[in-house]
Amino acid sequence: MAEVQHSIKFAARKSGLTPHVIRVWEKRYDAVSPERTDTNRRLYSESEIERLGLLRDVTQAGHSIGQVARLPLEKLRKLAADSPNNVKVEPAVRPARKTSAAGSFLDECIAAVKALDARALEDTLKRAATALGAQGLLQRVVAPLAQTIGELWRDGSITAAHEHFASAVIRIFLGHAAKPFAGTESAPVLIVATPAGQIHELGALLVGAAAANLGWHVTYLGASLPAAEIAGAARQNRARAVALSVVYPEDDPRLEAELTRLHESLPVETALLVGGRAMNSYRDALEKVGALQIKDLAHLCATLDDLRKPARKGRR
Amino acid sequence: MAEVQHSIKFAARKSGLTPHVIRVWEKRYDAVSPERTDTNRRLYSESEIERLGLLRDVTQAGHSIGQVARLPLEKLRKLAADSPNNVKVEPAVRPARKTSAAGSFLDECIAAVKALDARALEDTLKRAATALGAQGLLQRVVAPLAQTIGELWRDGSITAAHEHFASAVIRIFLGHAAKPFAGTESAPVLIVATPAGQIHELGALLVGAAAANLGWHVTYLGASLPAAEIAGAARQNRARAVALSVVYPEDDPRLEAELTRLHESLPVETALLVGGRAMNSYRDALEKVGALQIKDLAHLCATLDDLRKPARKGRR
DNA sequence: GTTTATGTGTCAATGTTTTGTCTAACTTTA
DNA sequence: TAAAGTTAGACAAAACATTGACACATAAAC
Repeated sequence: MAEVQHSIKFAARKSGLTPHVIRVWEKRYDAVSPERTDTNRRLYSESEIERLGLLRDVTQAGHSIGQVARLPLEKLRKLAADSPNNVKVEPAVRPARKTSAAGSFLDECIAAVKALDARALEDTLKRAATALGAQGLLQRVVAPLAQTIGELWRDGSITAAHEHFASAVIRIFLGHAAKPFAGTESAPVLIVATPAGQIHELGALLVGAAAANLGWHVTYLGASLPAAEIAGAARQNRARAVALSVVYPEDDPRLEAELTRLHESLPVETALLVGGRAMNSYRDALEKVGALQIKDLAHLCATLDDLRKPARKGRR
Repeated sequence: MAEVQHSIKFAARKSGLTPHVIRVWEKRYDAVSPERTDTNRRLYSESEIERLGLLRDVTQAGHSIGQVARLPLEKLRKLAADSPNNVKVEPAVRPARKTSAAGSFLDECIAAVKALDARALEDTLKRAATALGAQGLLQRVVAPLAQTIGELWRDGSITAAHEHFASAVIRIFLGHAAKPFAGTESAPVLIVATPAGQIHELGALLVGAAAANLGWHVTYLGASLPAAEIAGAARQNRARAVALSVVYPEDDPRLEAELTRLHESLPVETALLVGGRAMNSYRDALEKVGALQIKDLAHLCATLDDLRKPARKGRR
């Protein structure tokens, strides 16, 4: 019955312990007694590896290794089953994005998107950036472009591939362009995200880039995050404000609950900004939680400037 | 049974090993016993190549080659089936990647992710890039980082917010880092995406960056795209290859259909590369559509180099 | 309330084994 | 002739083992 035996390295991976700890447990507590090769390497059987994993579980659950190390496998299993150690997995995250717009560089951008030509698109964006400045780029090219792409996609003129492609390029471009401004250490922190269920992140990206331009320290969390996560990040970073983009879907009943939960778990001194195409559909909920409703990019800039100076307290 | 026999080079490509290692495993451990030509060249059968691939998998999973080299094919399959999902409930403490500089970069990155500190994360990545080079950065920092984040997240050590945050920062960084290389107009085109239902795009980003480094013209389409869209983009750009990353979920029944559809609508001269953590779960489907199964970044680089030169040459 | 003891994980130093890679010289293939 | 394959030997980086020590808790004793 020459079963396969395993190295200490493998035993460590499988059990979740370090080789170090496995040796020490063997030496001090006789937790396991692996065979040895001719050259003195340890060889672990399947059951010994299971044993090590169980030992890890029960110690993690609070038992001291010295007390449990010599228990038979059976009792260990029972102990481990007792200690609630279940992991939950599985969030439903969906990627996808779109938006749209129109302009002069706009046409070039749209042509580049249709041709799936990353270089041309980036090149145009870059030229637009130098011609219009960072702020103008966002307001007059990127925002309209995002909107146009969304429209073209909805009416079938372009495919999802084009839309994804454009998102990817714009995403990188904005991240790149906004970086130089992410300078000062003392800058107020803005958390940018999209609430759970909201799958379009281009708007959030725009907000992030605009805020970075204005000297904010932006922590960008991406799309479809539960309220608890957003609040946790805000607290961890002592954020002065949280900005959410709400674009699609327009009629998600869970969103109201999410907003309420977010409002409750957010520190009072943290402002909540919400904007995006679907904002109006949720107006009641937004009113209720005292969110600042952002109509467009210019409005966003004004609001951010307003929040920036006074370390003022919750103006809810 | 005059089976077709293959050169060591082919065996190496298919198994993901180097010819060097294959010879040394034969010499030291009798891992395989290929036939020889009259002129002493090695000739490998399909089953020997499968064996080599399995040996690679299980050693990667932590087994020492000396212990497993002589196991029969059957046991190897079992071991390999065991290992991909080897970690059951996992470690707040990783098996301490030792003193290497890459390891410390990794630790810094992980710390930055936990702190939601975008600047620190970017800064560390930047330093790693100059210290290790583009290739080293990808292989020794970004790839392990992506994997570690996945584990920590599954494990509950970090929240979805951290995971999203890290994705956003890495995404931008890679897009930024890979850009300078996207130079030549005549470069072969690689389409990078994630098939419909696959929501993790970090792997795809890695592939894109690595390919751009190797001089490919990368068109990045992002996550969760239907087969028809991918094929359309490939045709529109006359892509030489399409690369897909498959990470999660591991048991999507629709994926097989998607792959088949993609295979059918893709031009014959366009190669299909598939890699990622969940690849093994879909092995049968991948075999059926003749996809090149990419085991890791190094294997990817070798395969891309291989595809780069011969403009025609159907594989297999 | 200190001090002491005990339990536990980690680290350093040193030596051995394992294993991937490299060099050199020669042969075959294209 | 250049590229790739072969053998054999050498090398260096990991991985492993052992011992002894250290850091840091918590609990017990003073």
